[in-house]
Amino acid sequence: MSTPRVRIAPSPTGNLHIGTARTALFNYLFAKRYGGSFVLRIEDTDLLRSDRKYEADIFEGLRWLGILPDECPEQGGPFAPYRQTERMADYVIAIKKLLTEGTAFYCFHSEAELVAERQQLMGAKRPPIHMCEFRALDAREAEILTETKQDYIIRFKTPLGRKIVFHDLIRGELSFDSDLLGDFSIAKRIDVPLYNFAVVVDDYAMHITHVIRGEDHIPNTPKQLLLIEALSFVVPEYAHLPLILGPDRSKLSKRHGATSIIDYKNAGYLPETLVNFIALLGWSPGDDREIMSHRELIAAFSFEKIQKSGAIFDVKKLDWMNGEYIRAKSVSELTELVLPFLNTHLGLALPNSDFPKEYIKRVIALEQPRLKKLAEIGSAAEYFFRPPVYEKELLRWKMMDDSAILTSLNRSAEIINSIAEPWSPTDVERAFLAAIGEGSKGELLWPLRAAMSGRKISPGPFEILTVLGKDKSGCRIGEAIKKCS
RNA sequence: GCUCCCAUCGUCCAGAGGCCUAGGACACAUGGUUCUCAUCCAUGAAACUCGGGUUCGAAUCCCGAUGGGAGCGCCA
Repeated sequence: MSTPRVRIAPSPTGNLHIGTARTALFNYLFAKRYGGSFVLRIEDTDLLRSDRKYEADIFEGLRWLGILPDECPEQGGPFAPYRQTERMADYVIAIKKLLTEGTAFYCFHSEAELVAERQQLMGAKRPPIHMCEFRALDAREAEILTETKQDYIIRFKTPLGRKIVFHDLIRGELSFDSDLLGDFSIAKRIDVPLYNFAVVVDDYAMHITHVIRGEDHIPNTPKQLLLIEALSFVVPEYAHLPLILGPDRSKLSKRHGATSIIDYKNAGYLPETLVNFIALLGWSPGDDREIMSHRELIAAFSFEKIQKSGAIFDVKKLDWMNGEYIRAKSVSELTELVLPFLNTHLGLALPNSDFPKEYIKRVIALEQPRLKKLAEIGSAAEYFFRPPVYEKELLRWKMMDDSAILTSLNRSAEIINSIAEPWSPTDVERAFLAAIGEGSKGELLWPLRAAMSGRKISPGPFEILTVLGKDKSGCRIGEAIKKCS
């Protein structure tokens, strides 16, 4: 195979959401697998809705995921420009060619007429397509009419009785009847191209070899094939990916999480998680591997392994996988990643003189096996940075009465005082275990841990004690004793 | 309504005619470790949509039904 050139062509009318990100990833994996080029092209001919802020979001999302394009508006490339609005000359040439060759024509029906026609056809159980009588109009006459009538559009003169067949890399042979396509629109004006026409021109101009896109584009393909033929362009290979579905099995929409990829970043997901998880949505390496690096994904990628049916985005599994990636990080790495979230939650600028980097790292090491999302660190670790606030009842283990709790806490205070500094977790554990002997661990340990953390759920008391140190631990026991007295 | 696509545990995937008593992962349940939780370990429950063919043999091939999805713009 010659080196492939693939592209994603999002319109900057919305954020980079999961669906687009998955399409981008598969294009990226395929390009990297065969040493090809991954192009980002911006489809911004819809001037009213396109917005540069969305273009920036798309680019930022790709950067964060680590699947940056080789060619794009930001970086340029050998087939610039990469924005449709900057390629107008090409469209004009192509439209003029179709018009003079008689494969395109001017249509003077009003929008209202078209709507009425569609309704009537559907009512009559006929396919709702527009077979336009203006297709027969003499080209010169039509040209003159455009000067007087403002309301016109340029359509493709769809050939009748044609069977359009193409091979899809994922689905095999797909076939369509040209009679069911209608005379579809290709431009509003000679210099205002519409989607199906513009992509064909763009893909040819950029030497795109493989069009890898969502399954929702299958019905567009026969139209594009007809245009490619009329313009004598080269036909690319096609691969239509299954859709990513929401929990209700419908196409992922704003309603269920078609939110920006950046939202996942803000929620504390790791980019490795997203890439790995999205890759496994509709694809597998063919064996039981699940946790896979960028490199492994690239090496294992192939179209034959892509599923044909849609896949539901399961957040529970995403959370599990994120936990796996979090646990695989070194404590230093994780600390850097988690620091912004911690600071946002606490309103502090850590590390500082009270809480140096070393202290924070010890906290993170304790929380690491418990974290599913980085953003959880704030509430999970708050008690390491300020005294906990809790109800007295939290100190009660099973059926202990107040005096028993008091005895237990005083006992802990004594033990804490008796341990020589500097503390190590094993020293602390040994001291407590020796003191407990054959007695109940819970009676001593539960009130202790509650006093330290102020939480029902937390890491073990010995670890917390060691991180907090003798002074802070002593203070917290003192506070707990006050509550019970 | 018309066209097209799809169909294995609740979810994501494995399965390319005999290796299937259908495998893995998430989630779920139970047990072990444990003061609590998480991690970790073990165990369990859980699926080939249905009906016809083809074949000695079908989850796998063919046809049909059913179900789900997508598209049908002067959006992309």
